[in-house]
Amino acid sequence: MEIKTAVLALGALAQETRLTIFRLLVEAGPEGLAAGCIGETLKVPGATLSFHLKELARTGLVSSKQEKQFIYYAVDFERMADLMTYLTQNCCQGMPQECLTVVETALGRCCPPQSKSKKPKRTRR
Amino acid sequence: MEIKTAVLALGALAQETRLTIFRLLVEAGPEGLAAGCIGETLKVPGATLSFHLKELARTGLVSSKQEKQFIYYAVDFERMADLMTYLTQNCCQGMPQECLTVVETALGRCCPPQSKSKKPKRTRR
DNA sequence: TCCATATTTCTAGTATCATCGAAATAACGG
DNA sequence: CCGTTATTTCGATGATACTAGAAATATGGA
Repeated sequence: MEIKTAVLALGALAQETRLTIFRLLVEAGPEGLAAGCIGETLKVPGATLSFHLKELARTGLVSSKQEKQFIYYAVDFERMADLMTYLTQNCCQGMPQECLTVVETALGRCCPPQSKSKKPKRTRR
Repeated sequence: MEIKTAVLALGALAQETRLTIFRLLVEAGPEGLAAGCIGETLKVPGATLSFHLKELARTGLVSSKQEKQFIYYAVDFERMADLMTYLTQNCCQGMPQECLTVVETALGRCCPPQSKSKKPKRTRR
């Protein structure tokens, strides 16, 4: 990943409204959410929402897909992983023991402990 | 982690010079680097460097410690893990299978494959 | 004490960003 | 085709951020 790409992506997240949108989309998963749904949930005026969605999409961190009259926005989890990788790359001279093994720590907290059911039911879309 | 904290941290990283500094510090590990050393490596004017270091430190993502006439800056890896956690929390309705298990992906790429030597030698400080 | 070195604060010019009302565009259902 | 709903673009305003020279401060060594 190039540094300009990373800066762009981080900049997209470095804003309260956008970060809120992003987290909502992270929760929503690969299916994403329609713009209107996001605006309704977060109570953000249309124009403002559109501005931020465009900003998120511009970075590639979030993708958009038209479906009927709605536009669904979803996190691009692959890009997200790229970004995380970029941030931790070569940490501590390549010796995880040196740092707190940042990623491992985050991994342990990624998803709350749960009985792993194999095929979850969908709720949306 | 509170959203304001995350926005602050992400904002600190969302700038080319600062991100470069940050990555340098990530590589350097918990020992960190002296301000002057960073400036020399990156060829950033003192005033500019100071501005950005202060910005990084303000977020808590980077800590500073005076040692003799030098000031050492180092990544706070715990805070960094907190940030990563915040970004991935509750991904895909808590079912990692749904997304690409972002963090796991990143983990696989964190440090390059290597023969794990137990006690690496230090070079700096 | 005094100089050299490390780092920060001051300052000011320029650039970029966030917000949101109003108007424009697009796509559906009838 | 027309009204409705979803979403975007335009435009203006206020706020915040980046840069770097010059001056100030702090620390250590002679």
